[in-house]
Amino acid sequence: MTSTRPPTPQQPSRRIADELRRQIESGDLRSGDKLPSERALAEQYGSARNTAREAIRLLAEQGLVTAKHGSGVFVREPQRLFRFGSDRYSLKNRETGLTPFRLEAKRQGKVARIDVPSITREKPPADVAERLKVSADEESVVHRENHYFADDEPVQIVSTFVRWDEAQGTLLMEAKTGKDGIYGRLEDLGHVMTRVRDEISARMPTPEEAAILSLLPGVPVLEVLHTSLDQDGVPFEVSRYVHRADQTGLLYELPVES
Amino acid sequence: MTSTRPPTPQQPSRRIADELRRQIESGDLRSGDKLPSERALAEQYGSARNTAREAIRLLAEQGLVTAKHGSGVFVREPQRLFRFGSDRYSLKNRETGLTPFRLEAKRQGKVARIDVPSITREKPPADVAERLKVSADEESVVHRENHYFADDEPVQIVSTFVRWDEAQGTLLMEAKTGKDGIYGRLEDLGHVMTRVRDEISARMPTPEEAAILSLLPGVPVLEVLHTSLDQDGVPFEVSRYVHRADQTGLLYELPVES
DNA sequence: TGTGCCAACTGGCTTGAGCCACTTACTGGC
DNA sequence: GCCAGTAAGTGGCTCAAGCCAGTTGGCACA
Repeated sequence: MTSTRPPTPQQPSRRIADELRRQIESGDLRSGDKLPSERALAEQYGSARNTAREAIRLLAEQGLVTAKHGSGVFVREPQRLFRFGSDRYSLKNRETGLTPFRLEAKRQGKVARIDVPSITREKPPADVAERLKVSADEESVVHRENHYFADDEPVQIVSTFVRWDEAQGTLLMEAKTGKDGIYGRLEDLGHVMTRVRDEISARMPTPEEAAILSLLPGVPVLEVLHTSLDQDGVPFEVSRYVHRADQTGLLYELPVES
Repeated sequence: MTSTRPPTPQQPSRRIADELRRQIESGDLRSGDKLPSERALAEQYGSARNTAREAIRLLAEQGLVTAKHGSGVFVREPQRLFRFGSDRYSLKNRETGLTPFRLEAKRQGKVARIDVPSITREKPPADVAERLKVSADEESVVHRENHYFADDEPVQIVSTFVRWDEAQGTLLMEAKTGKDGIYGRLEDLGHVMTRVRDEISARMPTPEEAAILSLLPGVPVLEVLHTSLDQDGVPFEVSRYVHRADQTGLLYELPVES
């Protein structure tokens, strides 16, 4: 069982990064501790400041440290995850009168805020059109954009799509959608959420997403493309969730189908 | 509705990156196309080679381009996702005699290979111990490490943990676990998989993971901490899946619980 | 016709220098 | 005692230059 363990990397930047990583993992450097300055590291390892800087970039990319301009580079606190359970779709949660996000926030003792930057009639993206079974060439959907905050920290961006022909003239076109949110209104239209399909992927954020979510460099996003199916198996709502991955996790608990 | 759109970034590296990104998104540069060389970009934009290089790094971090040493920088092909459905746990798949991974690979017309680098008795990590309800201070588990390949491309790393007191002396300690894999053997021990709990997160890979999965810079990993519960609600197996996010997605389809 | 070599090009990485913006702590004046 | 101003320290970013390593294609030679 020979494990591949390169003894000492030949590249100075890797060597510095590895040494710092070792100190972090061994506990010599603890969460919140300040690393030596770039200039100090460079001198200590006999290399240029740019090389020490590159080493820190490698660690930041890995999410181990975070730099604060003018102040220093610090070992990142392991983030507590804001967890979204599969039961967020559960009907019994309706009794609380809270939307899934507000419920989850309350569970974790945080204050939820939801911004609605835009509600517009649009041509749907191809993947949404396919799942909602509408035309991608017409303005066949209403796109509701939402930004979610917990304790004023941005947590997720959600784009919700419903059919224009159904949403037209209803509260689905308004920022305030009334009791039980959009799912309440969709139920009024005869769609009872019966099954859900969540397609999950991870990637690096676009610059826009990084800005909205205040993402530090090296933090990926979790993307969930969610489809709601009604009692007849008809898809009636598709949402794209973009979560910051350093603070968010997903939890799915489900029965094994025989 | 004033959208925050900085017209032209002040930093040269961002400016070059944004211009290239625009060309990629507009289709001027297509998948597989070669970008101008670092030296050419530098001259074209009147900046230093390092600055052009930084611009390319920004794009690579975002997963838009990939550099080939000695050859050039190319627009990355959008990867087709190797999708793992929640039905991978379904009992009916047993009839095929294939393990979930082999089944998924076959579905996508790929050849599956599974390496088993190690099977060892160990102290479990804290999160595994908590979910398997065993002591984290003793060598209470057997750790099976697996590397999965599809068409010889590394796809995922899996660490499976089962109780040592159950695995001792069984095929669970061997590379070849017999019919239906480890779930077959665990069923022999009286554990019928009845519910599963998948905890999903995303992060940047460790250097080891990047090496095993041949990950390009800027590609995150999807981590799934999976717990199998038997007919009595007893957790009998915990696995940590590490997927490369550029080629892997997860699919969960589930009924909404009333 | 083939083949092996080599030059030119590519990205990978480092150096050492400089300027800027932000943070912090100290210090002097009120 | 307070507060404004300042100097020193920090990371952010760029420049210009150089050497190395991998790739490619053409050219000379067999």
